[in-house]
Amino acid sequence: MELRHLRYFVAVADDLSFTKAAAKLHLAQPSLTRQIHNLEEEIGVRLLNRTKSHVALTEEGRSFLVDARRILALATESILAVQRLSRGESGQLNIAYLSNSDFELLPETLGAFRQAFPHVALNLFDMAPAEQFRALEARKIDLGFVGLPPPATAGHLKWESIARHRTVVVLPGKDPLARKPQVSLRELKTMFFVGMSEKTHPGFRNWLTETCQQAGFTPRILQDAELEPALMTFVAEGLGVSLAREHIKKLPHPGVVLRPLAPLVKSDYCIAWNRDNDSRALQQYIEIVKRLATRSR
Amino acid sequence: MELRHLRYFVAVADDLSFTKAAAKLHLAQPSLTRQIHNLEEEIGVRLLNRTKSHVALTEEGRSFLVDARRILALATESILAVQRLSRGESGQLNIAYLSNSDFELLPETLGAFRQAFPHVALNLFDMAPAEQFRALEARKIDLGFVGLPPPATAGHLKWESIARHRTVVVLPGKDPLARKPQVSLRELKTMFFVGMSEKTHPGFRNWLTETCQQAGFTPRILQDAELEPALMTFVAEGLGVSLAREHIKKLPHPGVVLRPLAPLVKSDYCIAWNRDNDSRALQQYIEIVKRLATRSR
DNA sequence: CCCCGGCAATACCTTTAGACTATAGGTGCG
DNA sequence: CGCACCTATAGTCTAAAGGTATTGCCGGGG
Repeated sequence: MELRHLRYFVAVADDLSFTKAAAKLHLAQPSLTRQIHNLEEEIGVRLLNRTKSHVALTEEGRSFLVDARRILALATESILAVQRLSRGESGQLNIAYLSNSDFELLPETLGAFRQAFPHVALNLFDMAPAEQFRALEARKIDLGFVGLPPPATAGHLKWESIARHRTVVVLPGKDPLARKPQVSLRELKTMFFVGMSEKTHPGFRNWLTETCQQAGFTPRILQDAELEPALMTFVAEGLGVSLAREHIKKLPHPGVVLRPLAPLVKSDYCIAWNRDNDSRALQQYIEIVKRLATRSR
Repeated sequence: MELRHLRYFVAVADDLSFTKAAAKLHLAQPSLTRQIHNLEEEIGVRLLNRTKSHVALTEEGRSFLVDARRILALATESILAVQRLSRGESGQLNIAYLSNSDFELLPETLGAFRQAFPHVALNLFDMAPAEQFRALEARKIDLGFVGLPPPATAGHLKWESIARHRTVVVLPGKDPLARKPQVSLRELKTMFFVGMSEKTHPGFRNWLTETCQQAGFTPRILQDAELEPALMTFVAEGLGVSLAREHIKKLPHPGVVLRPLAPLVKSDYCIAWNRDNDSRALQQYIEIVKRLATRSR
C-alpha cells in the first residue's frame, strides 16, 4: 500500500464517482479503477460497492476513509513540520548563560531571534562556564555564553568572540590603590590574587596569568572562588585582589571597589557550540549574535 | 512522497547504513540511495548527513523519523482494523427490541454473538416497532426485533420471520369467556376489541383484522393502546378483548386473563434490517439468529 | 605510510507497474 | 426504447523503481 492508494481512495469516496475523481486527480478513469482495485486486493477488503452506474462506500470503506484521511493529513503535516524546522522556524534552542556576567548582547539577541523565529522554543539555563562545557558535550544545550574561550582540549566545540570587554581591578575598599582613579597592572605585582576555581571557570587562572605576564609578573593566587559573589566576598575580606570583566559591577558588594586598568586591557567574551550541531535554529541564532556583536562594536 | 520512502528512510535511520538497510529491505544499495535522495529532494530537506564512510541523522531527520514511524504504524494499524471489521470481529451493532414482548431468542443470540465476536460493541435499544422502523430508516440501528412484518411500503427493509408464536386471547377477568380453558376465534365475533395504535405498532390492526377474518368476521376496534401495558389496562377495564402473542403473559396485569385460541393460531415474529446495510457484524448476527431460530423450532 | 576493506555515489541497463486510449457492457432516465 | 453515463477490460506506452558494475573516498591495520 502506498499513499497514492489512499489519495485515490479518498478522492473516489469524496464524490462517489470514479470518473469525476479521476478528472480531479488529472488521471484517466481506468487507471483510477485499477489502483482502487489493487488497494482492495492488497488489504483484502472491499471498500466500495460499485454498480454499473453508482458507487457507494461499504461499512469498511467508511471506516477506512477516516484512517486514510488521517494518514494523509499526518503525512503532509509532517512534511510541513520538517520544512519549518529546516528553515529554523520551529524547534528548540537551549542556551546557557552566566547570570553574574551577562550583558546587553544576550537579551538583545534573544529578542531579535524571537521576533524572527517566533515558533522556536527558547530555553535558557543559568550555568557556570564549566557546567556549560559539560552540557554542550552532553548535547543538553545548543549554545553557551561561556565567557573565556573553551580549553584547547574541547575539539568538539566551535567558538567565537562576540565582544571585548574592559578589564577592571577588583580591590578591597581599604586598599591604598582604591584611592586612585585608575590602576596599572604593574602596581599589582606584589599583591596576592583571588582567582576563580578551575572547577567552575576553566581557563580563568590561565587568562589571569597571561594578562599579568603582559606586565612582566606572575600573579600569586592565594585563594579560589567558585562563584563571582564568593570572589567579591574574598576580596572584601582582604584576601587579595582580582581582575574581572567590567560587567562585574552589576554585582555590587560592600567593601569592594572596581578600578579601570591603565593602560586599557580588554578580554574576549565568547560563545561556544558543538561543531556537529546542525540545528538550523542554532545557526540562525549565531548569525544574529554575530550581526549584533559587530554592530555594537 | 509515498509510504515506500518512509519505509526506506526508517530502515536507513534504524541502522545508519545504506548497505545494511538495503539488505534488510531485500534491495540493492544504489536503489535505496536513490529513493532516499528523491525523498530529500521532494520535501526539500536534508535528512541524513553522509560522509563516505558514515551516515548520521540531521536534526530534521530525527524529527521526521518520529513522524515517519507514526505514519507507518498508523497505516498498518488501519489495514488491520479494516480487516478485523470485514471479518465482523470489530465494529458496532445496534439492535432494537421491544422490551414487553422480547423472548428467549434475544438473550440467546446476543450471548452466542458476543462469544463469537467479542470485539463488536453491542448496543441495545428499547423501542416500539414504529420507532424501530424510523430508526432503521435513519440508520440509527442495524436491526430491529420488530414483531409483525414491516409494512409493504418499507421497500428498503429486509425481514425474516424467526419464530411463530401462539396467539392468545386477552380477556377481562370478569368476562364469561374467561371461565373457559380455551377460546375459539368465532366466540369473539360479537365483542369489541382493543387494538394497538398504528402510531406505535404499525400493522397490528391489519394483523388483527386478517386473523379474525379467518373466522369470518371483522373485529370492531373500540380503542387503541400505544403500549402493551395500556392495552392490558384497557382490557381489564372492560373496554374490549384483544389478541396477543403468548409472550404477553410476561406482563401480568390484575383483572386480565389470557386464554389460548382453539384451534391454534400462530403469528410470525420478525426481525428487520436495511437491505443495503453491508455490516459484516450484522450479517453474522443474522446468521446466528437464523441458526438458533430453526434449532428452537 | 600505504594499502586494503567497506561504504556511499554514479552510470547505465532491465523490469515493473502506473497511466493512457479505445472499447465493451450495463444501468438509469427521459 | 434509446441515449447518456458510468465502470470494467484489453492492449500499449513509458516513467520510475530496481539491479549490476564501477568509482571514489574514508579509515583502520600492517
